[in-house]
Amino acid sequence: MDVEVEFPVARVVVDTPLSHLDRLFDYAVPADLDDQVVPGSRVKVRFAGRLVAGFCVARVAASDHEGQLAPVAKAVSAEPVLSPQVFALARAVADRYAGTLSDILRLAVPPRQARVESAPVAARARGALAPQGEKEFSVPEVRACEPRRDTIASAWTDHPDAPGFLAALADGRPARAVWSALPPHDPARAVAQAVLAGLRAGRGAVVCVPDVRDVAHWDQTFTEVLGEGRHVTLTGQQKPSARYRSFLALSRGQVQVVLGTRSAAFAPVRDLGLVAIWDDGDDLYADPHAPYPHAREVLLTRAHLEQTALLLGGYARTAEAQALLASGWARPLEPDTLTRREAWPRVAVVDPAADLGTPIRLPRTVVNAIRKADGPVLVQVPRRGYRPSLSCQGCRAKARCRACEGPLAQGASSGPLICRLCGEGVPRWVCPECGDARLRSGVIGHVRTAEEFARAFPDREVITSGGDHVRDLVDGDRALVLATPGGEPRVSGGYALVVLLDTGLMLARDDLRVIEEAHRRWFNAIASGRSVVAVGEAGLLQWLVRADPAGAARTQLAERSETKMPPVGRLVTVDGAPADLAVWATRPWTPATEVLGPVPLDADTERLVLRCPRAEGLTLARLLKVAQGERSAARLVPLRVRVDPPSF
DNA sequence: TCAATCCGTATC
DNA sequence: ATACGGATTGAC
Repeated sequence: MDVEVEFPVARVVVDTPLSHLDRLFDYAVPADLDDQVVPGSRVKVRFAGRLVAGFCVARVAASDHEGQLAPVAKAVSAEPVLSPQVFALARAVADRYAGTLSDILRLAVPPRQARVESAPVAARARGALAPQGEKEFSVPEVRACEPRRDTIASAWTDHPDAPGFLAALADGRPARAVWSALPPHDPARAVAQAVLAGLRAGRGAVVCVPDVRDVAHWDQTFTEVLGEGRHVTLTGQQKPSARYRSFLALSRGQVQVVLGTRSAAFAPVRDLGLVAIWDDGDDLYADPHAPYPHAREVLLTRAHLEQTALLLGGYARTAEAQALLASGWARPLEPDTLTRREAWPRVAVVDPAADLGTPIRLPRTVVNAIRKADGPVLVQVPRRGYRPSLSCQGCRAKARCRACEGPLAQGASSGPLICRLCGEGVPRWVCPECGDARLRSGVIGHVRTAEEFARAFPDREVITSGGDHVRDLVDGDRALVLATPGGEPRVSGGYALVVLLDTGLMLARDDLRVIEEAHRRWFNAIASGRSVVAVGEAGLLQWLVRADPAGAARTQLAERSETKMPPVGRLVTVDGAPADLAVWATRPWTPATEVLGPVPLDADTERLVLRCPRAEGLTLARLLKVAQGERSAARLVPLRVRVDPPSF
């Protein structure tokens, strides 16, 4: 007979992609696995006849299940990798996005590395940097952290409400702020100081930045402000062992601060006191895998569930951030008007039509400004490549690939034509409409622009950064950098001049967020400059000229309010076969849900759009989940559902 | 009347 | 996916 165990039932999340099986299942814990199958541990269970992975989320005395319980087949490890907080967060995020818990847990809990789990404590805390068997590093006691007075609050001097916010963090109060960062202060330092304020009260922090370049830079600043070994980094590009090492250091409470990309939003920080996100408009925050959760939404959910403070900051402001202020859920952390206008560089607007130069894309004002610039110059070019868009010289029809109808582009000077969709090379192009073989450029990319600038400024060192070749850092006063948005290299001391080229082109796409995104790219670029010339229409650049990212966000939110678009309304896109969408188009959703479409996407896919008031968003997500569940139960593939897609 | 097979459904 | 239960079918 079995030895009696106190809580003989394990509640298990089973790793299955099937929507209708997204709930807990009870298993009997055999006596010999009693001390291994702890809440949060990984298990293997027999599920529908096969051995599948799962997490034990609780041990209970009895099960509601009528029938016989199957035993837990295997305890993978006794390491409690799924904390109750992260479990609750994953559940809430899955529910918001009409996705499954399993899909979220794949993001939240990195794959196990048995060797890392059993590694000695000292090596573990220092990460892969510590060579085995060499110098031993001690793990600093976070609670005994000494304040570093030299750095306290210095990065926050421009923000009158910052002392109150930092005081709240030090008291462990859940203050929530939307922060308008000002150049030239390093935002990493400001965030690190906020983290330090909470850390001294024993509270941990999650800090998300858009990409690994940012992580690398912020990492240094965090080490300066917090001290050695007080934080770990977590990114999707780390080796599995490095990632798991950081994860375990947090989960075991050896380190309480994590700095990372979107994958850090779920990190198991102990006694979480602050979640922070920088530049939340960056599309890298949207996870590309179903159910496509956005790191900002994950962190907002987390701040709510765990009652933590929130710091949402950037040079620009998203409509989502503005909505948090409008509802009163968060408070602004903003400089006064005078400070703001003095801190941002002055922006001179050049109308390209009224100020023609040679070549045509180089207005005289820009030429003169670059000649006068005393130091490195950054030129932001909206499109990457050489000639990213081509059309027929004879009839102006867009040049398209013969195989797939994709747009043709030229990758380099006198290089071949390449289809941007299928990558197929086109040796000799002839217009199918009029037979003309001559091509004209619709749009000029950053590489071609660099050629033009190199001719115009022979005394400058012309550097390109963008696409696959992003330069992290440049130096030298003669540097003239042609960069695409987001690919701007850092330069010590900042740029003497920032030129925003073809600003109208940034608004040429047809998308919900074009204006917001354009402002984000512009404000991010000019934040590193001492003076700015923007080529474009004055009316569209007014918020830039006024140095008022908040004003731009208010306008955007007002517009979303009128059109009932996110974040004011909730928008869902459903992609799938026409027959499947026809069924969903007539399903009863929430009372106020509008059904739009379906519209064709490509040969055999259509898109259905559902829109409802924000208040009904969770209910709509639940109904979508039920609909997906019916499909998975009928052994049909799920339809692609995106709740509040970042671009629409 | 009973076993072999089919189909639908739950998966602890 | 697979395993199980209930229904259906076919042979004696």
